[in-house]
Amino acid sequence: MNQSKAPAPARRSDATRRAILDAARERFAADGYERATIRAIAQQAQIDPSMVMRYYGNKEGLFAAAVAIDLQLPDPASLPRDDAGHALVTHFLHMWEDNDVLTALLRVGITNETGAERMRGIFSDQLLPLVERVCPDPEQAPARAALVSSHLLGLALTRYVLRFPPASRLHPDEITAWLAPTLQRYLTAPHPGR
Amino acid sequence: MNQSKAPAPARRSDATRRAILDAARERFAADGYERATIRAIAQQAQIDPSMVMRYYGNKEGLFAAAVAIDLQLPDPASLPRDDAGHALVTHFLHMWEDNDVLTALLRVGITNETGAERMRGIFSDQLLPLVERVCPDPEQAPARAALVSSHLLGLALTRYVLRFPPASRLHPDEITAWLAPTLQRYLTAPHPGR
DNA sequence: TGTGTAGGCCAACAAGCGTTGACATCCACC
DNA sequence: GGTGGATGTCAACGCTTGTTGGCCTACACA
Repeated sequence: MNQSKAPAPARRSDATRRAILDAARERFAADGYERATIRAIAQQAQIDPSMVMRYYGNKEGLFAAAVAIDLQLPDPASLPRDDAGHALVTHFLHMWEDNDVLTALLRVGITNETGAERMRGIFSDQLLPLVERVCPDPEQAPARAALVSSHLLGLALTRYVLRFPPASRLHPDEITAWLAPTLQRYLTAPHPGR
Repeated sequence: MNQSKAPAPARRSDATRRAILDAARERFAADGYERATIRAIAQQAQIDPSMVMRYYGNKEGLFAAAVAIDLQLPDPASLPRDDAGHALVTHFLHMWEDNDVLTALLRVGITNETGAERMRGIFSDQLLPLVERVCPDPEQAPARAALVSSHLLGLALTRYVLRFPPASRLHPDEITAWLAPTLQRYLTAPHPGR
């Protein structure tokens, strides 16, 4: 964001800051907000707990800094309307397999109101606009987006958090084959009525 | 379970025990495992924290006693195969609106490994058998049940825990109209292939 | 009526938590 | 070469947590 405007201060402590954020993401993802302790994060980053406080103020500040999520959703304009469901599923699967920030936010969003608020923000700032562009009647967009997010978050929940064995074992291709038509229907099919 | 066999000891403390369990369910549902403190539960039940320990040993024992879930799924035999999707959605919606034990378990299942194990047990002991009866090829039952549970738990997550406004606002009838065909497809439609 | 036991409360413990402030150490700049 | 701010360490704080043991009370049974 400030890479072109500000010439990057390049502090000497950047490595430490990054180590803290990396450790924080990992602990938050594995343990959730409450059980992820500052002490454990500091130990994993091989620094003193007080450094965390110096650089991020408090635990909430650390969480805010560690969990910044950009879903990198595709541009709705370049998205073929009939292919939106398929594109969404594969995109989410890739994002989720790659990094554990999403799992961290999911875990924290459930125990911590700040985390829940963050997830609501991501929903309305990133997913909703895309759905508004794709779906037929913009007025129905919120409901349709809610259905889509329900299914995708539920998949992440059973697969990466609760680890239902059948959900964890499913091959990404098979998930895509099942979910793509569903999401496509939620996005573009006519309202089924009452 | 022991109402007909054992003649019910009828201890004088039964009222207290029940007050503790009621309070525990409520606190676990609202706060999750870590933030639901024994002290808060005891205060809500208007007894001393030490009573909780006496009757349930420790916090894990209390949780185990408080969160016993019977989904009360319909008998697969009496379930018209073409109506299974619709029946499942309405059943889950009713269960979830009625009592907060399900929300409690969902919250706890995410932060606590004991809770997650409990949810896996419910999945395989209660949902899976039903799906095995309904779906065409029993070998596909685990995957199909995983898809169903993903969607239903995702709905509960966005509606009751994260409280995405559009998900919370959706009328049960509308949810049913959207989800019933999806679940029906997951249960009985031919495998979409890779 | 006396007594044993279950029910209940109170105070305290050890441990872990987030957080703080004082003190060393290092590097950049005048 | 000396100085000042950034970087890092250490010890401790106040608080909350789960958990424990001692003590009082009241009821059931003899």
